[in-house]
Amino acid sequence: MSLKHAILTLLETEEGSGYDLLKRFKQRLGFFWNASHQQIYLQLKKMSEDGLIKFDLETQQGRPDRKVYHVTPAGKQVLMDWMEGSVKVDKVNDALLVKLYAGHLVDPNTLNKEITKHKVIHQRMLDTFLALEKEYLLLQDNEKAPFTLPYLTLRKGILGEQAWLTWADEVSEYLSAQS
Amino acid sequence: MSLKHAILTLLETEEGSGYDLLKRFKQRLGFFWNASHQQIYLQLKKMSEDGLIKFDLETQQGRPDRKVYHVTPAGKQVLMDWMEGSVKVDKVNDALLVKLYAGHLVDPNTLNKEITKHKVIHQRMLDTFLALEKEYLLLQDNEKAPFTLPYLTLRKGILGEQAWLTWADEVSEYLSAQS
DNA sequence: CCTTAATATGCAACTTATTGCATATTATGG
DNA sequence: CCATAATATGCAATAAGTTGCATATTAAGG
Repeated sequence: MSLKHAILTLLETEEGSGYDLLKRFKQRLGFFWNASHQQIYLQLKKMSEDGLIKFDLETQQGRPDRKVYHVTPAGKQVLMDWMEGSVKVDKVNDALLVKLYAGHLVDPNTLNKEITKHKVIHQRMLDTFLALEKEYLLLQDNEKAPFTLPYLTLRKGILGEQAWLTWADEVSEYLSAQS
Repeated sequence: MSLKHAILTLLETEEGSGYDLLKRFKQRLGFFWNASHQQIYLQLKKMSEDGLIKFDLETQQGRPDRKVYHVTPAGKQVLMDWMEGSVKVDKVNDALLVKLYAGHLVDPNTLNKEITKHKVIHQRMLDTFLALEKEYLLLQDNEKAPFTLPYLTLRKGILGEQAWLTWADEVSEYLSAQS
């Protein structure tokens, strides 16, 4: 289970509320770790009960109070143990490939439309990643250092999406020839 | 949920027992859809209760009886509906990237060892895929047709793993320069 | 003026997946 | 002779993720 660890890495860098984390997931980690707000709030509650994190209440008028969480020494230890250990290779479950595998059941056009729909989404993600890469590359060399590791995760996104799109073109080409 | 649909595609092509399916998942679909035997047996039970599949008992001596499942018309309909509809883009949850993102917490060597461990596994998968591709490419053109769709799923594996390994080399290069 | 998005947190029900246990035989390798 | 893998199925407990609902205010856009 790594949602716990993803949250710990985010809070270790900077304390924050559930809502803050949700935004950070969307803007940053979201490229390689996704979590809904329900998941995040529940996880924060559990981790708080387990003593991995603590919160201070920030009262606000007109809006719900913010619970600002920070990592406890016990939490830091859990994070470090995880960092020093090794994670499993993620198991692959790709519904689109199951569909393609069974593609003989429908006409090539139906399949091609589905692939095209996914292509649009992957292309959009690639564009986002490339824009972020551009920002990073424009930095002065001495400014780059703190962002290198996030940049390397971005590279994963870029290379992964490019490979995806290359593959999808192969598939589309085949399917177009069929119909 | 697509375990259901993965099972339907497998049974639609050829009837079989839970154990047969387990093997087919390992040998074929396993490259893009993974399921444990517990998951499979439970799912078969549910689908059977829902009338999507039916089984005939094959009694055997010395070994447990085999329940040989086949798809019912209702099951075929569910499969077809799924084929005609569209699946969501799979959400990404990559623990290794979370770790890399938080890599500043440990020394580059620790990180590099972890990456190397994963590299070995991905290289092995790529080798498997390339061997299978070779088999396909050696077929006569007129023999290829029935295997084209599975071949395209294989291509996904190949392009994906190659991109993964290219990325990992970038990461290793950076980490080596650090230590 | 009205709708939508953003802010901020949470519970409950349900579905899915994981881990551990349980059983029983045959074939193969060391 | 002994351990391991393969054959064949399953339950129970726990963990994790999804979907739907609920509340309450402010700011911005049309």
